[in-house]
Amino acid sequence: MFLHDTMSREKRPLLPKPGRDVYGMYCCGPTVYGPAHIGNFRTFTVQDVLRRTLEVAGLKVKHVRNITDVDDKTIRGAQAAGQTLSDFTMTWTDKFHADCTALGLLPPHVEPSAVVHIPQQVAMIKALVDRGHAYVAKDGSVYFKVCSCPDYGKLNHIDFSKLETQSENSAGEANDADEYERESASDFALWKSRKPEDGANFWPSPWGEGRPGWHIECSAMSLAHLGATFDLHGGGIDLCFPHHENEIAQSECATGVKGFAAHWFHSAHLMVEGEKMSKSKGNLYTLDELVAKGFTPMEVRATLLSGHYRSSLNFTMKGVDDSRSALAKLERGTDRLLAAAGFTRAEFAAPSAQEVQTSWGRFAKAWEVLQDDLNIPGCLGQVFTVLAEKDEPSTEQARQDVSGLAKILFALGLQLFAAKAEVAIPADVAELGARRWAAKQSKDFSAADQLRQDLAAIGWTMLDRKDGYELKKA
RNA sequence: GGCGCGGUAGCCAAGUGGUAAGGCCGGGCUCUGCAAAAGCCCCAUGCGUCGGUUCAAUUCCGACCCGCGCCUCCA
Repeated sequence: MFLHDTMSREKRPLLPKPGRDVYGMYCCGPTVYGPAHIGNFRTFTVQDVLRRTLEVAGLKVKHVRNITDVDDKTIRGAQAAGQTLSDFTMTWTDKFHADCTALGLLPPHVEPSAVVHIPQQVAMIKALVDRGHAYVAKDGSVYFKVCSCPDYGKLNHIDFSKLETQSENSAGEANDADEYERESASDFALWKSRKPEDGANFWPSPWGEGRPGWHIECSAMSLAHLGATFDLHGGGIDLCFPHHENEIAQSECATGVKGFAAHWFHSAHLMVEGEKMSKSKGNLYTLDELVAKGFTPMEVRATLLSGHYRSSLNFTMKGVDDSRSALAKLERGTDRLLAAAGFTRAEFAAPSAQEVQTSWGRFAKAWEVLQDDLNIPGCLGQVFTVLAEKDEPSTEQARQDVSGLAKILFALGLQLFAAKAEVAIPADVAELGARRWAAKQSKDFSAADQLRQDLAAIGWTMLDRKDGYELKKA
């Protein structure tokens, strides 16, 4: 498996660190102050495919994705809802998990909570202060001293030694009033001293009561669960700076060990109907909103995977429609292949089949493409190409193909043949359908046509089969 | 200003120094009382523009035009 690495800007192989048999990946998780939107889920879905692909490739993976449950937004949200911070974040954590399940995301092996890891964060900040990489401001806040870290900026290829202050950039008017005690504009908060507006949300520390800064949370949790160095760190591209840059600086300076994450994996953002997602535009779709529009979570997943992870993806309702059609085609092609192999859908879905079978059949190319920088669109193109091949495969060939296809669909997390929600058929519709079928059987076609029109008038269509019919909502 | 990404058919989207995967839509055919469904076939002499390198460029190099992202605790 090869994957583009943000720091080296090269495609590099993914292998566990020498001497280890587990591939450790840390992904920045959600801030649980409301429902996650599809942009968040693009990132998590792409990470899920990476993890699945590595597992199908035979690697043992340890996937860590945190829950950010203490920061400005969660505290404000809890206060607005009149709830304790933990009750509030629990509600949204549960909702996040429900959405993840619906989208077919495998649960991470470890899902650490930032609040639970505050002692580890305090310990890390203390190490930074002791080593001269951080300083305590008058109010008890602690800041990371960027100039003490000579290679700060290496992830983003920015040379900070030449910059006088960060605030000289065009966006640099963001000097928060509560950060005026920083020695340099580039320095960032590790510990924020207790403020009245924090309410009951403060913790003890050697510098007084307060709460951790956002960046230190991920450094402490990755250290706790993956060690001072690990294999891969992922997140949305917006986190590349400053969040990930800060994580590197904090972790490497606190532990004294260079090489925090061996590989950096960033996914591009989502646009919605051609526009950047934003609250003011009202296009921050949640999964629930898309389901309410009649789309299934699997259709949403397929849409989120319809572009390469390093390109921004324009999410449109037409796109989800297209994905629905494509998934249906994928199901039909899979059905044909199963028939050629003499398998049932149930056998295809069984996980044991994936473990036992090792062949890729005609899908070897699709698998190869997927392993080249997680090229999901290219992989799916290959899958469709094979499914469209004209020559009927032999039973043996088809069985090998099924094995390969099952593994690829598992890697992509595309679950086919999900039970369709049964649409209740109203009694009057059922009666019209029965009458039309009877009329057709007795070859009274004019009556049958009239009844078809009657059904259409109330929003239903009737699909004739050989031995019966099907009523569908238009 | 700094760092970075991208412009491929009506829409979406892979890809390659040797002549353009795939999906959607559309058109045709088969099947069909009708209508669908399904299957098959067709659908970019062309890959933002202009130069350059090359036997050969959409693919490499340069310039330009256009769109986008980060530089603000946004995945």
